Amino acid sequence: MTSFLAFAELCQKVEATAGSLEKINLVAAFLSSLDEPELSVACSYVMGTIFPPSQSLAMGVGPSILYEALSKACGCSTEQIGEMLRATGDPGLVAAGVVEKRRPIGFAAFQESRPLSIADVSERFMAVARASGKKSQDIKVKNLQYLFSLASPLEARYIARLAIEDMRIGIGEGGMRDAIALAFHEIGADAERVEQAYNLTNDMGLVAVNARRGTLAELSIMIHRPIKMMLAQLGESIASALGEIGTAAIEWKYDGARVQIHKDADHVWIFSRRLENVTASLPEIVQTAKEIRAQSAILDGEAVAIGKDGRPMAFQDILKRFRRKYNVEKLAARIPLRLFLFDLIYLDGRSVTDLPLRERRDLLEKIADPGILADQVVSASKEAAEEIYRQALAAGHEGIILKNPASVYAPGKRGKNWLKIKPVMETLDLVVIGAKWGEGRRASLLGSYRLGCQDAATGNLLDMGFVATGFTDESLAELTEMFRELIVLEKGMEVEIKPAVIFEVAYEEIQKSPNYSSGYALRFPRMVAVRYDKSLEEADSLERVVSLYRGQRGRVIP
DNA sequence: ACTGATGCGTC
DNA sequence: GTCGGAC
DNA sequence: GTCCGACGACGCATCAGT
Repeated sequence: MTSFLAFAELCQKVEATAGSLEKINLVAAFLSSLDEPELSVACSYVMGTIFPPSQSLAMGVGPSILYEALSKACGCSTEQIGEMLRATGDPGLVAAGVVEKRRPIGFAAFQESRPLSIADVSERFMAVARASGKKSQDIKVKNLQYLFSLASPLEARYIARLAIEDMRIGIGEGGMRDAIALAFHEIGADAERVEQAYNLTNDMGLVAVNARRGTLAELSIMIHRPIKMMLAQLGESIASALGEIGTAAIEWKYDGARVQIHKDADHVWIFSRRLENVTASLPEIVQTAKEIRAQSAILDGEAVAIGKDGRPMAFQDILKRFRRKYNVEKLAARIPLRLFLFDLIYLDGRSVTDLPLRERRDLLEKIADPGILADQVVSASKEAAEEIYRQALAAGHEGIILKNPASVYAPGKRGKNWLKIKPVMETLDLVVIGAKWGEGRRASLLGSYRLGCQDAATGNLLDMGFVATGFTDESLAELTEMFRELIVLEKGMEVEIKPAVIFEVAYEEIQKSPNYSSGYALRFPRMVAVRYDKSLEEADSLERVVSLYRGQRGRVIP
């Protein structure tokens, strides 16, 4: 029985260690000391996940419920917590600080009991996740409160971070893979095998237990158990991608949502990018999948909303379909999804991931009608690729993907066997009108900036969202100092800023927004330059935003 | 019965 | 999704 | 090249509060 304190001490050491190898050594040594149930839990926890996707459980705890639990456990106000958060930029340190000053209330009687074990914490988290229905938030809060009232400051630090599934100690899937391989290498585990097992199960705890038992090889592809999807890397240009791949399989990059379809006779399951079961939301895809001419199969593709005009609908419309539980058929009629299959993972009892793409494609074409296949052209010609690219964009999609026809299906891998090409979008010059204090690495820095455009009619600035990427650490520090002088108002973690500075912001697409006063927002905004040379009046106007919105992606909106 | 906040998934 | 930083 | 963290908009479900 391992104490939770031991786990917390490990996390502290790992967090304080800079080098990744050293981090992995620490984790590996810890894993070796655990019994089986603890091992399973600890592997997930170190990475900051509480439940593997297959369990279909979620904590349902975010900052709000966490801080409520902390304040109740320790008898401090939410204002105090807000102050600490602004100062530290770290929910974990807030929890530690609050617990340090804890006034024993409520569960004081438990103070006498034994120290928390990993299993204790895991049990409480289970209770938190299971709570649903009326008063469920109270139940979540009470369970967390119980943990905080028994925890030392160090334990509280990691209980808090775990509760919101955000560990930030520098170990992710890659680090844990290496740690498991190192811990159990004598039983035959190596990074390659561990990674493979993880990509097939998506459950690091399960992988670790099997690594220790020496049964990693038993974790294999099975119908009804989703596997990680192969991902595309961003290519520089069509020419460079062709230079990399040579003769490439060229496909449109659809603006939709990824789906992994499992079919077993008449049974169909559909899994999303994060391997959530989304079958119930996508009846027409289920229907389509039933027509696949195979006894059993796992297929990979994209679900795209196609409007009456044959053009893709806004991505926002696709979001209305995913995760929907009610009025599914009604929305399906209004926002019909089409399936474009581009890969085959499993066929009639056998994994085909080891076959080259061109053979998988051949098999796919045998079992699926052309109407549900993504078009594919195999070519080494730059002109041909450029033509397909133009067509994809003109059709309203994102760009193209160039794939190596000789490559295997590598679950979970983002590599140069699949290269995506997207256009460089235009930029907008927008006024910084607010900001938010950051967390973690961005603690005590302004880490996110609210942007506004000019409304020529009224002379007002209308906001259109935030930008938080494209900054170097250095530029962020400078900007924070500069904006500090311009702060007009502070409210929680948000700050209002006197309009004076212009950011040039790149984006993928302009979206209609129900959340911002301009009525528009940017998809994937990133800061590309601070335009010290521009004055407020030279910032872009709403009129320009609207006209860009109407003309984008070959779309003409009347 | 309705609204707003919150969490969590898609990109 | 994007991006920067560390290794 | 790879991994990790610090962040973006949006829409649905759920729950608390009215």
